[in-house]
Amino acid sequence: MAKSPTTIARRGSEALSRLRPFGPLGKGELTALIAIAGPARRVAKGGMIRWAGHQAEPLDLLVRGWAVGAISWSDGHRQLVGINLPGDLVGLAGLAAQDPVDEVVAVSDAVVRSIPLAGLTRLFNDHPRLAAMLFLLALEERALAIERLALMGRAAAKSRLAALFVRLSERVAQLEPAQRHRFDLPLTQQDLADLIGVSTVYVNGILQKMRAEKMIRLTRRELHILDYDRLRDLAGIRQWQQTTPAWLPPMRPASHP
Amino acid sequence: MAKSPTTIARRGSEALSRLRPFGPLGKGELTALIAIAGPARRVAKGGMIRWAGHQAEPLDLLVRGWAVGAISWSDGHRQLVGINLPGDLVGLAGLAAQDPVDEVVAVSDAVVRSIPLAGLTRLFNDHPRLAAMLFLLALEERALAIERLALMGRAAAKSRLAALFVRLSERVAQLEPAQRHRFDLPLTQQDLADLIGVSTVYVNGILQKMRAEKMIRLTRRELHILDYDRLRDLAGIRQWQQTTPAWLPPMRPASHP
DNA sequence: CGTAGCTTTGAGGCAGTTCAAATATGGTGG
DNA sequence: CCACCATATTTGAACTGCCTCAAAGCTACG
Repeated sequence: MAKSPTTIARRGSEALSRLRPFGPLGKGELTALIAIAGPARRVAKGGMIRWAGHQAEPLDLLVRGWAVGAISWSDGHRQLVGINLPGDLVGLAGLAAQDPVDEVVAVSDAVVRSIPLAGLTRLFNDHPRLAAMLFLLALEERALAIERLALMGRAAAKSRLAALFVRLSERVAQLEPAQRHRFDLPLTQQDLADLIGVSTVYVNGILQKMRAEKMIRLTRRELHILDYDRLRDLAGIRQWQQTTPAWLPPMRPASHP
Repeated sequence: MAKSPTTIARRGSEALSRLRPFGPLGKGELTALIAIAGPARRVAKGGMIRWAGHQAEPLDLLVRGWAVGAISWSDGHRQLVGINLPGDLVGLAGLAAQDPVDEVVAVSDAVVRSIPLAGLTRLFNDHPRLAAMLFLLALEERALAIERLALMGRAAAKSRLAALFVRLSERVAQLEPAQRHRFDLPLTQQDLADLIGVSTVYVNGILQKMRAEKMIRLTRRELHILDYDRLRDLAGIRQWQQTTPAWLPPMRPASHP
């Protein structure tokens, strides 16, 4: 399968899906971003992208496929702490803490490109605007984690599942606006259960009810959101509003060849 | 009460308690950090530092006192999503998302200094090393939130409370190493309950058991950790290992007067 | 020294669990 | 294209951690 030019262009845009919403990127910045990432690496479905103890490469950019961040418990349980789609940086936790808190597993066939730390140094030195965007990205991830935390503590399992679907739908729409209400969901009920912190058996019951209430349709790994507003009300969350901050440093002309 | 020179020096160091562990700060950087913060503002115990909708000043540095980040539910419940001690930046969530996810309430008399956004722009432009440290700070907060999330989903309430005490103890030790196992805890049982996502009644029961098992002593807002190792085992977490990353940009000489 | 906010205790109830087993589904080799 | 196997989904039933409601001691502060 030869890659058409449009495919390549789209794939490039996928890799920037998390940064772009914060503001436009200059030509020098785009060049710098492309230069920073290492060669592509394939990871098969079910394969590990990052281990809990070991860290081969310090940071990875997910280029294609879906992955989940997991924290494994000693009693065999695990909690999934996040879902990664193309454009997400994987392994961020390892930058700030000695042993990375979570491991990352591909839930579909995936492609990642590693990002060497020297690249980060250069980026902070030469591209303050990109640096600020990375900072914002980290803050956004923190805010999303905090939202999940609050849901976990205070909301019923059904609401948590609804919130998961809503946020996922928004994230998918960043990549493919047309797929806002209908998209492939490469997650098993076990995965969903581990994401919202309940048992598989219980998740199944919730899904049955949601189907019976005509909120969603979920068959063969395809999620169809039938009543988006009702789902969001059930979740008790608002649309995620990303800012385009006014304080970002201005673009710089390309400094290094 | 006149402030002695040592008091002032110590207070300055408190304000940097979150940044310093990532690496040494140059003179120019210290100057820039001091210059960036606005005048001090007092907030009485119980007072709001940040509101959920409204945002007077975009960012605050907590200089003295404790605060908690809260997400209020429509049914009157609330989930506390974090504890802030001197040196913490308050209102980070508002930078990345339109309406800040959480509100922040002082749980003791507190002092904050606001940080104007223009200061952030200058910081990212002129001090890449500080910028990288801010990025790391955001990542560390994200990792801690993720850890709480995992505990919330998979650990029993007793473990969650133990984990809370352990992480608090580590944070307090950053400010006052001597107080690692014994410190003032200006939180009510209601606060503790909202932090770990259970009812007040249940938290009370857990505390009773912990006292009976001689793990802790908690009277009149003073926490005394009697058996640190057992508490950490119960929590099922390891000591928090902060990195001193190798990739930080080098210090720069002071650029602006 | 009164009063508002905290802490403690008891009893009944429900959301979500575990265990177990039947039924789909999808991928693989022949 | 089919048979087979592993993996995912679905269903039932007994059990428990944590909740709500309610009321009685505390503590601190004006």
